[in-house]
Amino acid sequence: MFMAVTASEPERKRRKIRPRSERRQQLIDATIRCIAHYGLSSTTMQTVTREAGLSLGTANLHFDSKENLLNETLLFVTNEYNEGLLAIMNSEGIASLAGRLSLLLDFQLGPSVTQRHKMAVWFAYYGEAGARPVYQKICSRRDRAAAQRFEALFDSIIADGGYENVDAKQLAIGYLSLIDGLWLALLIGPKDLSKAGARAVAQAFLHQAFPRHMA
Amino acid sequence: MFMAVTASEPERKRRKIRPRSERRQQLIDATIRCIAHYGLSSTTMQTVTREAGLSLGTANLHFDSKENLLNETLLFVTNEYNEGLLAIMNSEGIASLAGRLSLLLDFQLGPSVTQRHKMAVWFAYYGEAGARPVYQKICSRRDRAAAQRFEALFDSIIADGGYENVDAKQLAIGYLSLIDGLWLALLIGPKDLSKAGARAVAQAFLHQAFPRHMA
Amino acid sequence: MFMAVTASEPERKRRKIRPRSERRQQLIDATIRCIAHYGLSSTTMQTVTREAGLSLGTANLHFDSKENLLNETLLFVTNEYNEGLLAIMNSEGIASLAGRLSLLLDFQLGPSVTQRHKMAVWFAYYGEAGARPVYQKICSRRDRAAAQRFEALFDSIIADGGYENVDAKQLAIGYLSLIDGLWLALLIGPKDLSKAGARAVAQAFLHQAFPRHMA
Amino acid sequence: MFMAVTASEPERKRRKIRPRSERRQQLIDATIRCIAHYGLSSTTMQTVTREAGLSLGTANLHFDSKENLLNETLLFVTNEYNEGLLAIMNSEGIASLAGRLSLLLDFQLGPSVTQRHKMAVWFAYYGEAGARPVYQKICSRRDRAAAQRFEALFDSIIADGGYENVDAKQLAIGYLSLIDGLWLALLIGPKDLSKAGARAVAQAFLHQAFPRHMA
DNA sequence: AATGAATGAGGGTTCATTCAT
DNA sequence: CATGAATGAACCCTCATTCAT
Repeated sequence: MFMAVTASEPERKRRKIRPRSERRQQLIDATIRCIAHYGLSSTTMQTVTREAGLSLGTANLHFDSKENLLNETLLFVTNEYNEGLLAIMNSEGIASLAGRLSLLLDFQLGPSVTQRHKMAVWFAYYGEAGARPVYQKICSRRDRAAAQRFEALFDSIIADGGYENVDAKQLAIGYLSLIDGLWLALLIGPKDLSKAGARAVAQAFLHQAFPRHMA
Repeated sequence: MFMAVTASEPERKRRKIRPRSERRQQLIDATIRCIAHYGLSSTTMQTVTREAGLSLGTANLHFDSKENLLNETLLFVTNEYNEGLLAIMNSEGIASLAGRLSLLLDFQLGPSVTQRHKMAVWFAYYGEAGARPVYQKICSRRDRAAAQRFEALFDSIIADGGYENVDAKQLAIGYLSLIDGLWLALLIGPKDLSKAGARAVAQAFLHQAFPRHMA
Repeated sequence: MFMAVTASEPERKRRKIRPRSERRQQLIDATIRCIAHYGLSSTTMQTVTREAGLSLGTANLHFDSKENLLNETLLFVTNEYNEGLLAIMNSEGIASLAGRLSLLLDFQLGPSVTQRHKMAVWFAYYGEAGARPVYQKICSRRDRAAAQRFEALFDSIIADGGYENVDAKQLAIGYLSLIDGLWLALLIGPKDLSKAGARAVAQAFLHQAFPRHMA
Repeated sequence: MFMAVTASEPERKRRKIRPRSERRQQLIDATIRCIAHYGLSSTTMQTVTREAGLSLGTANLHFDSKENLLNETLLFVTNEYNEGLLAIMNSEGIASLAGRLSLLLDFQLGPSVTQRHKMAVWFAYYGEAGARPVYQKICSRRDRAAAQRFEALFDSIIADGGYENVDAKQLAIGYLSLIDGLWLALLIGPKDLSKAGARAVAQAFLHQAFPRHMA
């Protein structure tokens, strides 16, 4: 006779069969934690699968190779970030231009994005990007997308605020670079810069550019 | 025309003996090139020594371990950068405040520092810094030193220019983060940002802060 | 007559999966053969795994390190010997005191224990024991255990035979040292001493001490 | 002007030139200390030459290879022991048979021979002898020589004392094996057996055989 | 679908030996 | 004679991958 229950079992080390997408996410999450904890170079299939509570073979079953798993992990992190940005960018009906600017800053330097976890993963991939075209492509695509969106937003703000002598494109590059640099500062020297401090710096940057849209 | 024959000898591996410091530098240089080319995780003792034109054992003879070689390489790059900054910072007798500000920007975004080589190495180590305390310590020490020097310089400029409502410390953090972010942009998306473009962004940042000291 | 052809297949490395304990024993046995054949210092993981018909990684999979494999091998040999002694010591119901004495001698200088194999392993570890505390500890523990057991046995024999002026402890040390020395002689100069000769020497020693219990 | 003094110089790291034989002995002594301290398998040319206070190349200059150095070291230790035995054996004019017997025992279990140093070296070589014919040959030659001398001595004692039913050859083998075993006990389990205890055991052995020649 | 024992290429490191100095 | 920097084969070990279960 078979049992119906699954969870309350006395932990019988049984081979649970779960949908493909769930397993994939489970492994990607574990990969992120491993990269943050051990670094990219010390993240092994062993480490990842143990962290995920799965067996070694399962990772290869779902991702074919370590390379693929790492690529997918980067893509996931990238998409998550992009979608976060996009959601705010597209909230025209809900928030004003100034409101959206503020929300974006809150998002980019907020608790979710600035978890050590997340930032560590970014820079782990950046560090290898110089040598791995795949990473470079994914990262630069993300950067370009963000730059274009911010440029468009800044254009709207410039038009809205009647700012003069402001180059939206240059500003977008500057702002996004600043954000990257602040992430790095938060990651490398957390004692020298608080999250609030980082936020203040970015806010000051935007205030300089758009005094009537950013406090 | 053919050469004299001595060279066509059976190519017998000449064993040159060179001073310790020279060999060390040779290996550090090779390490930098390898990290830039293959990435930190694919930089092996094999790769490095071949790049340096030396044998495998030689690297361990002079650095004892790969770990040590990598640490020393990071230290070298760090020191080189710091000394470059310091040289300009200390040129009070030669250059005005505005002149020094300009020189620093030229240095930080100039051809020497922004070689792909160099930037790739920075970010390679940053990427592993989250997992390796040694890297983190070296990097954060460098960052802190730079921040303090810039803060002091900005203080002088503020006093000199009578700027008001400017926080030198915050500005230093912002400026250095911006530089880091621009390096990253140059490294990851070189097609989206020229060196001149990066320079313009940083210049605009400083101009906003100190209009009378930066064009 | 030729065989059926299945065997002449392109010899594709079959990967058999066996229980952990079996693999461990397989590797320990191979280690013993290697030490006997090549010496401890020339026994490499390569050698051992090839001898065992396994791949290199397998040894580390089951023993983590060479050091551990060597320790476990010593422990195995030690335990095997101890258990052999103990089995005879504890056969009170079956054999008389004199009978047990004889059986012990037969065991210690019998064909199983005096295989070149086994003796070579003993002395290989003894040779390194001076420099490796782990070996020394295991060996001295075994020696002490044996000495205590023999002392107790000799006490019984002394009581049984009414022997006077005999120090059981001293005799135990002497007897066991003699056995060690005979093993060494068998190992180093097998041409100068036959197994029967060694047996005669030990028998003479016991006869001197306990004439009424040993022929 | 050259100086005449050599020793009182301020340690000027100079290349002292010494006679060949002296250098050889210096290296052999260092080898013995290293084997005793680090074990045979961890004794490297590096270790030995540093211990000897010489440079790496010098060892190869005088011994051509490590193998040769080790062989010569074994030969030296062997000869030293043999000469010690021989000196006593040949002292017929000076000491009586009983006296010589006592002197031999004193020598074999005396402070010089039973230095941990010395014993460790013996067993280090014994341990590898099973796999290295050269060691085996040297060791077994020494053993055979000792056995023959003791047999001859015992013959004289038997004749002198009128002992009956004593097999000189068997006794020699037994005695020498006992000595080997006692060395091993002293080396491996020094806490379980004092030098005095070992001496007592050997003395008891000889007393049993030759009561009128050994107390 | 899931497991993990088994594999072996490739990593870092050691060390006997060579040879320019 | 003497030195020690340089070499590279061979060591131990890790780890992505495979595949019998």
